[in-house]
Amino acid sequence: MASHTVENYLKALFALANEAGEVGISDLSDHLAVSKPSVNSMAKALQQDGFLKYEKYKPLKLTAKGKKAAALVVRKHRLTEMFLVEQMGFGWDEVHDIAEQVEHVKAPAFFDRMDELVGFPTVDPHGSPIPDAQGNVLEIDCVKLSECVVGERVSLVGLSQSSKSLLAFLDSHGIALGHTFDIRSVEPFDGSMTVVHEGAKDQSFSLKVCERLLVNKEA
Amino acid sequence: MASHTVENYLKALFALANEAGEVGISDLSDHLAVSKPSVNSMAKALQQDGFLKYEKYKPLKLTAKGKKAAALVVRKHRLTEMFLVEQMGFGWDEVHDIAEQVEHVKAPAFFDRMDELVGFPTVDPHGSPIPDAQGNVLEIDCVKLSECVVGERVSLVGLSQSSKSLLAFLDSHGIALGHTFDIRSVEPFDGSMTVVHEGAKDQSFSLKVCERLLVNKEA
DNA sequence: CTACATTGTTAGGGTGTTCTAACAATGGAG
DNA sequence: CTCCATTGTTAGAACACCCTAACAATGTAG
Repeated sequence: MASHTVENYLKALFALANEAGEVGISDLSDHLAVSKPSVNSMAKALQQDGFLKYEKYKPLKLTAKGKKAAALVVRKHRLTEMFLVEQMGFGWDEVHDIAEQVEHVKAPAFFDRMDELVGFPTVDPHGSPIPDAQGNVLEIDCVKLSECVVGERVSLVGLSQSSKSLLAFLDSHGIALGHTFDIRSVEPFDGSMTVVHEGAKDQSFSLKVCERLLVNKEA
Repeated sequence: MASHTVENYLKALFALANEAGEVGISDLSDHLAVSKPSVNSMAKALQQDGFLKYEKYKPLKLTAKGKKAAALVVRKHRLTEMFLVEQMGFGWDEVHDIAEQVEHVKAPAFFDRMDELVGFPTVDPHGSPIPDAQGNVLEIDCVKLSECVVGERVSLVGLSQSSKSLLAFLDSHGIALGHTFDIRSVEPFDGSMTVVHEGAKDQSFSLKVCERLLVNKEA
């Protein structure tokens, strides 16, 4: 079994991978708050264990084995978040830090039981997909709110890079997953948007917010 | 916060402490499956951090700080066991290994919520007391079944050194915490006992079993 | 194409935790 | 009191993970 540290590297690799599945040493260094030489030597170790492909001066690329291992860590994280919200009554803004710890528990039965108790969910409390037990990740069909145009009606299906402060912002505005928005206007100057939230109140969001909201265009 | 490893040393120290609160290096070495030199150097480190008192060739002794830290780890372990049984439907024979992992999670809110959800229990699923949030441990008033005599009626309140095989034995004989036993006879040759279980069926237990069952004499 | 900023690598070292081999102290049996 | 088994200690090394300082490669702007 992979160590706590290795699991964190895999998770970061998974999160940072672009379409090509490539990640730079510096990206990992920033994301994990670890020096570049540390990442460099860990990269060699991970390659040794078959988790990734590494060539000098080339970006890192997870192997199939690495992708699966990473997805399974993400699975543990997201199942935990779901369990914390659904069974333990935590708020969606409280669960990330706890799950960050719990995800390293080595006890498959523990996570299997969570999965069962929350009804085999496919997404976590922030709308991110939960990889299945084989490490397959379901693609979610969505776009950023910032890419939508006036007149469209969309529903919130997820968040990109959800942070505590983003979640607090959404909470304070009464926004939750599944809510609908009618796009009323887009400000050309700063990209901010005015929308009708749940067919009721008007709200205005900055571009920064709109870039973090993942939505589904309604038929 | 103490590392995973340090928490395990503290827990072992706590479990092995006799009335005098003293533990030998070899005891720890056996209990943790770690070499004596390793224990020796860890002992120095733990003393450095104020968790215990250590003098060359003398037994180890937890300080007040050490006792409290140890009790809080035990608290996390036993709360977890309780939660696993009460809220997640695990059997009392399955929870130890999982709790062994979960106890190292650094997230006070997680354990506080468990505590709440299982109704602030004072003992775990095996009858062992759960230290409170300040690290105080409630003494449980009980004796070994092996120390009881013919004619007494006792009820099972806990186990000493519960192991998977002991729990399996108890399960297979339909025995659970709270059950009553009337002591019918004690075999002088091997110390085995014949009892009436729950006022119904006769059962015979070896001395080894009787030494592991902690009971309360009924009025 | 050169110059520079960015990115990546090497070398060397530190901490935490573990080990084995060898040796020293302790305490109980005769 | 001596001997021996047990128990504890020292020395020396390993592994995983982290760091800083210094240097090398890369790729982009001019």
